Parts: sequence; C-alpha cells; structure tokens
Amino acid sequence: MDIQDFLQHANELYLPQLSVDIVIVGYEEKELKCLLLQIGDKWLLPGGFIGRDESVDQAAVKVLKERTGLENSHLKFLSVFGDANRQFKDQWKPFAESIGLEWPADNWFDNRFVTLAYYALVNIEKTHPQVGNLDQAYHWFSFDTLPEMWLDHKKIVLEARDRLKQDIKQESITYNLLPDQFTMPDLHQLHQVILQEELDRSRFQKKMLSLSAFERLPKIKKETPGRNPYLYRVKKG
Amino acid sequence: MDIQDFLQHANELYLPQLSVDIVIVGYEEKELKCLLLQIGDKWLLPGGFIGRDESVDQAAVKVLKERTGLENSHLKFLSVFGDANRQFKDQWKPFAESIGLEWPADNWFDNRFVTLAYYALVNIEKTHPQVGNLDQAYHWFSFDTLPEMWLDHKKIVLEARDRLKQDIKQESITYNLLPDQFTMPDLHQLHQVILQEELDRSRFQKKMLSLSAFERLPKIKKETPGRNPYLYRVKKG
DNA sequence: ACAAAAGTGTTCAGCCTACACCCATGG
DNA sequence: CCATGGGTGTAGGCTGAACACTTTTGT
Repeated sequence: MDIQDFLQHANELYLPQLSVDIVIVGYEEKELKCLLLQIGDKWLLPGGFIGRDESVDQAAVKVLKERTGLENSHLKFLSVFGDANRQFKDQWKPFAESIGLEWPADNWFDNRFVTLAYYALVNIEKTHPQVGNLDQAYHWFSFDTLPEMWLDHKKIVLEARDRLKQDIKQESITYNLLPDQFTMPDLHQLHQVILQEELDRSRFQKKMLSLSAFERLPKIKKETPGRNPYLYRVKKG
Repeated sequence: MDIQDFLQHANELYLPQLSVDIVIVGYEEKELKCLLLQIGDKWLLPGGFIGRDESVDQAAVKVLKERTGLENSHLKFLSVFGDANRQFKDQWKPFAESIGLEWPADNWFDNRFVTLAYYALVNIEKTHPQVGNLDQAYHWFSFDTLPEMWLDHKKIVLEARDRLKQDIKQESITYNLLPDQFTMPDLHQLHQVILQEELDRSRFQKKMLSLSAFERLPKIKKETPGRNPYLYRVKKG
C-alpha cells in the first residue's frame, strides 16, 4: 500500500490516535543495542497501528514481524505514553515536503497519538530488519550513544532499558539476546552489561548452574589463551 | 451533562475508543476490598475517558477524583487491555432499554474500547464515592467474593491484586491503605492479607523498624487484653 | 615457563528463620 | 493469677560476598 492510499484508508483500518511502538533490543560486541529507523534527520522507534479487528498484543506481534521477520521473540508490554500534546506534526510535515510527498492538512499522522510501548529481546544475528514505506534507513544503536529522536521516543527507549534491568533479576530470560549456544563467560558478560555493574565470576557461574536451566555441551576451542569454556544451551521444558 | 448530550459530544471531547479504568483498592475489616459500580445486574470498574487536551495520567487522576474525591492517593498505571472484540454493546443496550433511555445505534459506548487500567491504594475511611450518571450503586467488594462483572473487568481486578502482591515486596507504600496512625500489628496484618501468607511477627516488626521509615508515637489504649501497642506514622521527608 | 582465562573451593559475615522470653493489660 | 497479645532477644542455618586455588590454553 502506498502512502496516499494509507492516508485515505487508515481511519477505516486502524484504531484512531493509538499506536504501538516496539523497543527492539539486541546484544552485539558486548553492548546492548536498539533498532531504530530514520525519518528525516532524526530517528524513531519501529511502530505501527492496531487493526480494528486485532488485539493490541496481536498488533505488537505483527509490527515486530514486519520489521524484523521474527515471530517467537520475548515480547512484552512496557508502558503507555500519553502526554497531552503528543503529536508529530512538526516532524512529519517538513519531512514529507522534503521528499516531495503530498501531505494533506489534518491527516492521520498529524493527530495526537497515545502509544502502547512494547519491548522485545532478539538475537541480532537472526534479525532481518525491513525498512518501511517512509523510513529511509535502520541502524542498531548502542543505548549509550542514542541519536536525536522524535519527541518522547528516547524516553521510551530508556524506560525499556530500565525495565530490562529490573526483569533480569527475576526471570533470567536473556537467552534471546545470545545465540542458541553460549558460554558462561558470554552470559556473565551479558548480565554485567545489562545490570551495569561487575558481578563476581565465581558466584555468577554457581548461581546460573544451580538454576539447572542449562544443558552443558562439549567445550569449544578458543583463539585466545586460557582454558576452553563449555558451551551451554537452554534446557527444553 | 446528561446522557444524550454526552453521546452527542463525546467524540469531540474525548479520544475515541480509549478508556481509563481504575482498580480502587482499600482495606477494611482485615480484608482487601475493591470499589465497584453497578450497572444493570452486573458490576464494573470506575472509569472514564481521556480528554483531547489531557494526558492519560491526568485523565486517571481526574477519574479517581470524580469517583472518590481523593487527590493524593497512590495511583499507578497497571496495564493495557485490548482484546480484539472488547466492546460492551451487549451490556449497554439491554440496560439502556431497561431504564427507558434512548439508545441510538452505533453510539459512543458501543464501540470497541482499548482500556488503560490503573490501580489506586486508598483509605476507605477518607473516600467518598460518587455514583455517576449511569451507575446505580457502588460497593466495596472483598477480592475473594467478587460479583459478576463486565467482560474482562474481573481479570483487570485480579491483575491489580497480583501487582499489589509484587509491589509490596519492593516499595512498602501500603500506608495509604491504613489510617495515618497505625500500630505494628495493623501493618503486620495488612501485609499478611496482601501477601496471602503468614509472616513471622518478630521478624516483621524488626524489618519494618529497620527501614526507619516510621515515627513512633505514644501507645494507645486497647479494649482487649494484652499489652498496649505503640502507634506509628510515616516519617516526613 | 608464563600469563591469561575458565572452572571450582573455601572462608567469613550477615541476614533470615524459628522460636523463646519478657512485659503489659483485661477478666 | 492467668490468658492474651505486644515487644524484644537469641541460637542455628542458609545464602551471598570476597578471594584463593586449580586447570587449561596460546605464546
């Protein structure tokens, strides 16, 4: 569907003034990263709208799949963002003009939107991002060096980061961020990055093993000096 | 504003297909209770809509104030409920007819709604519930004996109860549920009711005091046998 | 042989647990 | 004076923190 069609029919297809945005989190080169899209000279979260015959959760799953091709990631509701003046008029119009789009007054995108934010943990290797109709590029940004973003999108990203920090203490569902097979040092590193603090190596290993949630596989061969670590994978149900 | 006016103007005043519902939680007679409104022969959560120039959080504050007169309660966002077929047509129409209301087809209330659920902790003593235009009665229900409720409203209530159980372990902001001044046995009882488990009396007391979040006041005189307990209140600043 | 990395042990302190004990009060 | 309920103390156990030790590898 092209843009003009979308602007004409969006109101019939989707719930008005409601959007879904997803903070897609990955882990690469010992950094937590977040998938963003570029429109104009600023960046924003991958997002979409809620079909009139679609639940909010289904919409989130749909958006994630459209953008990354992924279907079974760890996808959870984050929070609602509903400031009174939350609208993107000032961002859309100049952009539309810059690429020569006809941009009718009072169109779908210029409304105030309440957004339902989700966050997803994904394996960057397995992710195949798609640019949409409007966004020109995608990029994985480190949480420490986020670019200029639309309105409150940076706030949403940082809230997701905080949430991840909370959640990892209870459920250890961080495996999505790693390959299927990983070593304890990998997992250790990941937890340290998420929690932004050093964790005692010995204690961490014992704690993880005591969960008996992992299955030990043969050792792997490293290139670097030092003992070869075991591989692990998550035990099946 | 009467109902007919509301039906005519709601679309100009409020964000469409979005509602705010609040699980208002109180504590009375050693039970957790929840404020519900009656419409027809079933019960539902106090709720409202989001003004077009109002943030979602402001709307929640407004609804809570309208219904209870309270302004500074512990009010937090709970979650979003957005099932695809979440609409109340089958509830509204028979009710409207039963009280002789003119109920136009495809009116505001018959739409599908996505609801943003909040929960509030209040002191029942200080609460002065108001019945609205449509609801005929209000009542504080124990969480253990909830009545028949509209669609997913019971699910929302139970999710709030679970959330409370989670939250009390981290922040101990349960004081709103008690009078300004309370005894340790009171607080002990409250925590046991929320967590649905017995807590060692001795340990509980030491833990609470070690937080040094309370100020000890003179003892009170009881009617029953046994030592007189101290009163406490939350320390300021 | 040595440094570096991974796996495993050991010790100690602190906190949680389960009571026991002491106080105050009404009947 | 005794039952009841509130406040405080104490011995044992478990867990987490800090660090030491051992094994394996590349250089």
